[in-house]
Amino acid sequence: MVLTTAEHRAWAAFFVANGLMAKRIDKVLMTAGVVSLEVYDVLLQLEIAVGQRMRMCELAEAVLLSRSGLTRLADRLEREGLIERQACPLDRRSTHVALTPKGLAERERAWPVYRQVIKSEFAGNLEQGDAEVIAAVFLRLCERLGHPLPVDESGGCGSHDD
Amino acid sequence: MVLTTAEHRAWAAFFVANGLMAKRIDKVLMTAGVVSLEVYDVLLQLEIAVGQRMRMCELAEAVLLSRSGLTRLADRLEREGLIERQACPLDRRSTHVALTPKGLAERERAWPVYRQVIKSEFAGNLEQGDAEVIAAVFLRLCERLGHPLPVDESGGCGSHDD
DNA sequence: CTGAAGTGATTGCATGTACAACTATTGTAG
DNA sequence: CTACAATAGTTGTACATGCAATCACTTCAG
Repeated sequence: MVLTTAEHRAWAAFFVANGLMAKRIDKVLMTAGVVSLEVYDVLLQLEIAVGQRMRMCELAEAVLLSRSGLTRLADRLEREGLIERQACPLDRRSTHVALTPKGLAERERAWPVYRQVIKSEFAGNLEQGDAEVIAAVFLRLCERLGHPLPVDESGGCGSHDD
Repeated sequence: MVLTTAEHRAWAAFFVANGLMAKRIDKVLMTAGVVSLEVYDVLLQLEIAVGQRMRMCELAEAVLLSRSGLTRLADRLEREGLIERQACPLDRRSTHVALTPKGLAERERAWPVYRQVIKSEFAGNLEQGDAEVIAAVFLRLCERLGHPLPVDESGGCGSHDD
């Protein structure tokens, strides 16, 4: 027996809960007319990046997208004026991506909506003390999976202004 | 302030951890030549269903897919001989889906691989006692989100033979 | 019984994503 | 310096998925 019952249940509930949350969040963001969860993540990563810009491959890894996936997403976002591609002087293979003022504004416009859903669907359904435990466990898990999240300010997927 | 820091971190880490896990599991299952995570879930739901069959709309809800999404997935699985559509005598609008022996065999073939990944990437990175807490919290969360998981035997997404 | 509303499933269309192949550039061994 | 490997990004292609529209059937009001 490789997996205990608790481990198995933990995984199953974890997996389903995330699916439920993601679908609800997407629906609410769409209805509110703000950027999607994936786009939000991209904009936030750029915002908290040193120098407000990242290379394409760094960004792709940060938001868990393939390089080709990010190329297409960046195309859309650039067309909408939310981000900007810039030449990278040190390595001409590389492309820098930077947030535009409009991109920043869109992220800030989306945040109250996003925050409200996290509160009402996720945090509001936790019991006293659960949030601290969940945060500790999953921050550790992310780290051990080779994808550490910044612990100060916002995590990798939220926002820094509460 | 709508969201505490702990709540925000909990959400961010939860979200990223799931993304990391899903990608790794998909990769391993693909490499091992067994069914994908989504297909596994479908086969398992059919296996644990009363009478070994479900209506399309029930199955769609169980595996968090839209009805059209499930129609296409069922097309593929039926073409591969893993499931079987059957007429529903009581309601001729409805279609029953049943697991075939081949479908059952494929699920059983995939389970050791799937189990191994859950153990090594997820459960193996938890500390003593974490699994019980995670299971309790997320089973409760799923329930409050209107998608209760069966607590005896396998959860909604694992398997019942360890 | 009849017509209207509701439900289950499918299909057309649009979108989003990954993999593999490709181009351009950089790094490295000789 | 040259050739070859490695890296960053993009593009062709295939596929999976959701929404809206549609068809078939059921349910319900009258």
